[in-house]
Amino acid sequence: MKIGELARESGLAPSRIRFYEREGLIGSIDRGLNGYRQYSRETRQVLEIIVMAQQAGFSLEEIRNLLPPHGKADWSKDKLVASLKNKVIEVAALQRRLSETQAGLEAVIARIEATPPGGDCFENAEAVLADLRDQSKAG
Amino acid sequence: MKIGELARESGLAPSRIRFYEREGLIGSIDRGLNGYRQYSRETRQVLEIIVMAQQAGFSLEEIRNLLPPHGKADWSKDKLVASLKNKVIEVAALQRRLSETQAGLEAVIARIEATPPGGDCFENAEAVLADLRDQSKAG
DNA sequence: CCTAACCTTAAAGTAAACTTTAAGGTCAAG
DNA sequence: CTTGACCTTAAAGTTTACTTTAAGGTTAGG
Repeated sequence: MKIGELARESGLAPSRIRFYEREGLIGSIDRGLNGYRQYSRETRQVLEIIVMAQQAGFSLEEIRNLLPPHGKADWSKDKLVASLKNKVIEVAALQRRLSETQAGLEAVIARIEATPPGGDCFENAEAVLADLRDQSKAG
Repeated sequence: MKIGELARESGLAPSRIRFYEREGLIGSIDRGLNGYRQYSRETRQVLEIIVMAQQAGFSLEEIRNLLPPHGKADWSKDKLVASLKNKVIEVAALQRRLSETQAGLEAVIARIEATPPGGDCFENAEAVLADLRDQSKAG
């Protein structure tokens, strides 16, 4: 499989695949007599894992450390799982913060909708937000 | 509150806060007679939302479009509530995105942990990735 | 008054992750 | 045997998201 075909199948530009090779994310693979890269099916899966990891917030450097040493079938399973679990913990922490933000916003909306007309609603909102911040520190 | 204090409280560098102002993510705020920026408590909230959204994978451009228009002078109560409600919707979008990320990560972890020591990691990875692709298309 | 720690600006620099360009070699079809 | 779609490389360019630098003004403490 030449680079163009791999590019079409994976949805990545050939330049990007060559870039990943230069960066050591995928190994330097076999070349034909003409010097063309010849890819195996495995490479496509590696590319998909790279993209997935990127979408999960991993940098290329992190991904490089997480992928198996090139040519070896044995992938450091423990290392990979540990990294992924770490990421899950980070994402969960983010989720909690977002839930707090959302609860806060909904409380603010309720308070503002309950205020009588005529007041300075912006200062009101500021005060409500300040209260919420203090509350969340206390809670 | 001067920029240094806001920087310490938010954990962002002053240069980064000025950068966000230049980029229109936070409004140009009041200045003292000396020309120093004077921030209100609300700005810190906005900065936290920016950072959270970034961590969820939004670009600054996307974040700029999801934040309410700044310039508090013409914020009526209705507009304020509408903005806040809009923000709740966007936070929910962040939540969904995080949930997808987390589900993806957990699926991958489960699959990897279920692989027998000598098994072919790539065949398993392919199935997991196929599942994830279908999920993201459906979602 | 002096010093250090703030603040201001515009402009230049940086790092990550690619893409584009330039200059060329290879290959299948007509 | 030429045309066009591939492939190769090195190097330069791009975008995003900042930080650093340069050159200066302000403010609090000894």
